[in-house]
Amino acid sequence: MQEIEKNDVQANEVVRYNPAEIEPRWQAKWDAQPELYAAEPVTGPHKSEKPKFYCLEMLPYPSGQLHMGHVRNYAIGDALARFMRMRGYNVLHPMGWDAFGLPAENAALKNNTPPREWTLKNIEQMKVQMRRIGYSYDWAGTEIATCLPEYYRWNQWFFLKMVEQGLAYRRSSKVNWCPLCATVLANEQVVGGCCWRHEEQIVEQRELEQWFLRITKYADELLDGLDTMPGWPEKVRTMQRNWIGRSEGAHVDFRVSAMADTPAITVFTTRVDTIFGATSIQLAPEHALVKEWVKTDARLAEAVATMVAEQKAARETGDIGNIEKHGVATGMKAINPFNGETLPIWVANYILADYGTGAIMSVPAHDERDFEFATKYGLAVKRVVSARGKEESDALPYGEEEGAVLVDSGEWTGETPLIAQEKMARYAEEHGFGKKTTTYRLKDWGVSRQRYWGTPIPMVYCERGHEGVKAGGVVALPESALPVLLPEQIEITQEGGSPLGKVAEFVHTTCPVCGGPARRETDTMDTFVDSSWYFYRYTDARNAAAPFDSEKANHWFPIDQYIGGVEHAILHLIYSRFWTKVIRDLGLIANSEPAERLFTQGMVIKDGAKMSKSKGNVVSPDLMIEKYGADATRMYALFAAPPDRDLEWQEEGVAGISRFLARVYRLTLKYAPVVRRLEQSTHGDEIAPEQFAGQTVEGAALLRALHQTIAKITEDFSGRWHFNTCIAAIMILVNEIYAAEAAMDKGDVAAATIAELLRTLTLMLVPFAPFLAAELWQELGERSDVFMQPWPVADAELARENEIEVPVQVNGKLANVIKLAADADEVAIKAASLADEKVAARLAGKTIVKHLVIDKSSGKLVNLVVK
RNA sequence: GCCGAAAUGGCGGAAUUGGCAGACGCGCAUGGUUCAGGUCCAUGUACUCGCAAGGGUGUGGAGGUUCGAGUCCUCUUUUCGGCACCA
Repeated sequence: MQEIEKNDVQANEVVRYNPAEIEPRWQAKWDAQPELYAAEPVTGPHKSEKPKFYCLEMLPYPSGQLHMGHVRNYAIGDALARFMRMRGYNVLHPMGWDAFGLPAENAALKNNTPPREWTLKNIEQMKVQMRRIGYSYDWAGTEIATCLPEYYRWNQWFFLKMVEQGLAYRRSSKVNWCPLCATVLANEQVVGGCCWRHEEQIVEQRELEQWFLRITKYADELLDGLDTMPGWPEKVRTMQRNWIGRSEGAHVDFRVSAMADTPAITVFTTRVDTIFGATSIQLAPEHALVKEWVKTDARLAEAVATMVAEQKAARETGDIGNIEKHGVATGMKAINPFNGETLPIWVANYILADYGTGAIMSVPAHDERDFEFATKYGLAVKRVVSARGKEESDALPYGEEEGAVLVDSGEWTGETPLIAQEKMARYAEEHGFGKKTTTYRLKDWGVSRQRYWGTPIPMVYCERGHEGVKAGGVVALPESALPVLLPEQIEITQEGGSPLGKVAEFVHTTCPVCGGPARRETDTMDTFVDSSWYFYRYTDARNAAAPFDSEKANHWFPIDQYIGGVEHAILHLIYSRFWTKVIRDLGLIANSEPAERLFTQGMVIKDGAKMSKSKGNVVSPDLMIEKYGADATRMYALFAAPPDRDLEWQEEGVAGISRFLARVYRLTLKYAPVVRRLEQSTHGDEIAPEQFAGQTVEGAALLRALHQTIAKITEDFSGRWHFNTCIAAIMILVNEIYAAEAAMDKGDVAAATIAELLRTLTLMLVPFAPFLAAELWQELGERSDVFMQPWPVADAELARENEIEVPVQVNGKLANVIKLAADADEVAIKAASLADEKVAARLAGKTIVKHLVIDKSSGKLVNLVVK
């Protein structure tokens, strides 16, 4: 690559900052060096001595168009990755493509382009965009596309492992069905009763045979682990806690009276201590017993059918919490095992079949819903918890009271509710009619999808059957049969049923056990399987023999910093935690959680709303880059708001950043000849400290400002990531240098100082504006790669102020600000504050009660309290 | 209903531990530079009274703690996000 040599510019010549010329030139240079951003090896004889830092941004879906949310997400990650590299870390900064999924099939239907072709073309397009922005990814070493067999074969491999471990299983179940996707959705993909991809589409319920992953096996660990993850936002942890929904309680069996052959009704309750207040049993309309009873009771059958329809409709519109409670008495009776009381059994529309046991004991005195229901149907209300014996004057249902104990509860009367819960659950267990139980809202992860563009599930159905497998039974393929390749030539339709089912040569195969005819599973895997473990693959992306090498993964994991949108708080972030625990138990990795720290960035909005095609407020990154340059675009994305907040895109702001970069460019080019001459005279060695000796006042002030800026930015990078204030600090520094321009031109600032200023300024720009930084580094006469330079270190001595400004308050209100020597002691400060004219004017005719001098590291302050 | 986050100029935002509220940028205004400008430079810009010097008010609202509160406490309003007959 040809180096660009420029002659010394005349001081008054106008040099224009032209990112359209600078950026493509550097991009071409960088693209020609595939190893540029590769991490050093972490195994073998040449293994890196540096501490590791795994910086990861969530991998994008290759829609073909990078949007501003991506630009921002990756600008945050890239700033961090570049900073950590300069701080001496061995940085893994990978990128890949979440490349399976429905849009490719929709595009195929629309344009008659095969999904694979469409996807790969989109990847190419987006990669061009990402390279244009100058993100420091190790493309050559890490890039993956989940739709390629080199990747998805490991999905299949993990699936087989899970089948072996009993973690993947097949069962018939009620599932969410999106008619527009023509496929099943996981619970996590249903948002407010609607499809996560089609926000207007109500999700239907269908009964289907599906593959499930037993995520519930890890429910407790997933929940408890949240308490050990301080590096994750509280918001995400709370959302996951709610999603898992652990609820401690008890199962209690109520026998159905006079029906010895009918199984007992098991209810789930979190308040077994209130069981003496139960006045009815309520069953979900779809409870197994109800299904029996409606066979012989037409009136009941009709009422139940209505309720089922109602629940279905309400669930689909997301109004399940608002439907009016009603129910129907079955005429049956159940016996409370604690006191032998006979309770009527009802069917009620507010009981959910898929939570708990689908049956409850109704305690109207202590539960709002039960109370509402009991009032409507005239069922008894019986108080069993009270602080003061029995006072019926309180508002119903009775709430929690300080010091409440059980009343009218047999041998448990007088116990506190918490202790009673323990004792009564134990009693039930000892007498064989119940036990302490934990229930979860989390359900097993349904991973079957009736779509084409996904990972084939590596299972077959043996048609004839063989020993241990009945005809049509399911058989796992051996590892040697992997990958099960997705056929390329296929007709895509949305008529329901898996498109793969129509590909005869795919479907028809032989049973790996008996060699007889077999049919392949034609459903594909949920694409969230792909993204559940991709970050492990990054550590060893070219491995053809295993999903990854454990030694490498163990070196890099956990991810030091994971960055992405909060919209994945439940979906991806819970699935990938689950996957981590599974492969830990398989012995592949040592860590139990994937990421040490998680950062959720805010959305990019425009005119107060999320950018979307339908709202017509989308700002194209390409257009921004064309007008203002990649540096200005990404830097604006970091400057306009702190990264965790929503960011309002204002084009004028991008123009402002562009102006700032132009100011830096002009400043550097103006003094670059001075710096280059100095370099030559010192043969490019480090500038010796003695060259700073005998600083002029102007030079010392500039160095002070410089080192204060270094300290500020370095600190911000280590914790809060308020890049907006980092960038503001650089702007302030540049403004100060410009303010000293006349002094510099007169020769009042040493050449070595100017060199130090400009070189350090350039280094500090690397995380935010890498193209400009590279250009300026070269202009300053440097030949090395600017982004591999060590990050500047703040010198506290140089940063120290020798004069300070001390605000003087009178009764807490600012009277004046006085200037004092930095080492002025309390006596001197007091004297100076009293000597000030403006302060004296405020004190006239008053008595001083207190004279406070506050001295903190952040500064000093005087407050005079007067009467 | 429950949980979480937030509210500061015309706008985005700053004030990290209670200590000069409004950094930095945008916008706007005035002046200058330029053949020209999505150029550049300078100055000003919270509100309010005042010609001015100078004063008063001010961080959604109401109280409180403190020498001192945008920051802490209590209550409250609004906005956004999540969960929601979860027994």
